[in-house]
Amino acid sequence: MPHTATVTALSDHHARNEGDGMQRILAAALDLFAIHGFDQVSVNAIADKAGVSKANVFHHFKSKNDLYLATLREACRETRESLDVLSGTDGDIGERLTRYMREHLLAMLRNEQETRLVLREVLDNSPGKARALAEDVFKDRFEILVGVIRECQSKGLLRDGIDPAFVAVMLTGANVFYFQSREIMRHFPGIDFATEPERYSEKFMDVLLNGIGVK
Amino acid sequence: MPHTATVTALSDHHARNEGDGMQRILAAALDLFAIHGFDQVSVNAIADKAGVSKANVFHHFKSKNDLYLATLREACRETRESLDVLSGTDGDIGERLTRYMREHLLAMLRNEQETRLVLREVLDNSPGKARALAEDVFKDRFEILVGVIRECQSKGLLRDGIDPAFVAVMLTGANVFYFQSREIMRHFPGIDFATEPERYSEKFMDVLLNGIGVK
DNA sequence: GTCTATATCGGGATAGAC
DNA sequence: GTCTATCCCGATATAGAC
Repeated sequence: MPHTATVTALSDHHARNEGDGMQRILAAALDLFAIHGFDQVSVNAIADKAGVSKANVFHHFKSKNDLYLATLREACRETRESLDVLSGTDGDIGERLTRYMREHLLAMLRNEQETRLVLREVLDNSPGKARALAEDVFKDRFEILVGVIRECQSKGLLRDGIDPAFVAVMLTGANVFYFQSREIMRHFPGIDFATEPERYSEKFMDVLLNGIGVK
Repeated sequence: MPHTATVTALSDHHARNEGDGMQRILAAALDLFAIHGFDQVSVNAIADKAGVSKANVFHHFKSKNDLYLATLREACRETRESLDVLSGTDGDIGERLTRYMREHLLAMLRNEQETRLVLREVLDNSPGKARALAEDVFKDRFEILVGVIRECQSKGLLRDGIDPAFVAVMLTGANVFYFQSREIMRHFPGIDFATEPERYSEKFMDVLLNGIGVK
């Protein structure tokens, strides 16, 4: 629904859809690969969705694998850009951490397909394709996060004996798991945040900062 | 390495490997499906690993999909059994929660293939195969966990305003994420728990109970 | 129950016209 | 750059002997 929806005849020179063929192919491939995974998507399906012939796909990309890599690279680039915004924030207390968590989660949800693609590559332990690419994005985010936490710690905002790397993993995991399981959680009883990421973030930060034990 | 390793000629009647053909096929299918996913595994590969012919596989199971479902059912059954042990525990304080978390994580790691198979089915949002099966296992675990947390709360061990369902999600997510990402984390700097789940559990429970903020 | 063919279909990829 | 037609191969599944 997203990409192909905004066709809107632009009185462009050689007409048809938005962008040239290659762009449309990349967009179609992103959607399909992200949702169904590499080997459940046929080049035929991509060509159909992009509105071109199968042979044309092979004209732009020398193989299906090549197309996949291009798609992944693009997804990584966009994901990285959404990262830059976060490192610039500056505020008091764990408020900075709170904002980081909320924005990270919202960014994942906003770029759903890209996130799905990258996560698939990172978490499926297949040695294949280009884990290295996706892993870099993951690592980048992790290291930024560790930096933020370290800074909070150096300001004396964190309890002694807290391991910044562990907290970073915990935060990343909380958001990744929300992203992966929000659909299932909608079927579960007593959950009021499956469709409201901000509420999830809020509850998480409360527990993270204060713990669940009695004071 | 696990299943087929313990061959050990048992002087059985019609010789060959352990169990009848069907059991061997199921075991082989579990390993392959869990590691590579449904559509990257050919029936040929399963037959080879099980030491039977391809046609024989189709004799026992009417289709590849049927075999997959049988494999999944088996994995769900075993996973559920490892659950029973946990609901019986009884101790003071959040110690029960601590034990639950540690045992749950260790159980996942012990039954790696089964866990991988079930998780794949639950978290890949594909409508396909038999999500319902795997989702049930997930839901069971979730509800037991909520029960444990509620009990802790009723004993006054939890701070007011804590949402048990949220905490249950948080705990589940922490263990699932560890399971998924422990391999990647080994490549990351400053992480000392990637190969030591108990340490992970320990750190997690510390943060969960006490928070990271200064007292 | 187990095997050796074999049928059939869909996938990726190429050739060559326009 | 884009198409139609085709090649080739591996995958699921079946037939029928033992």
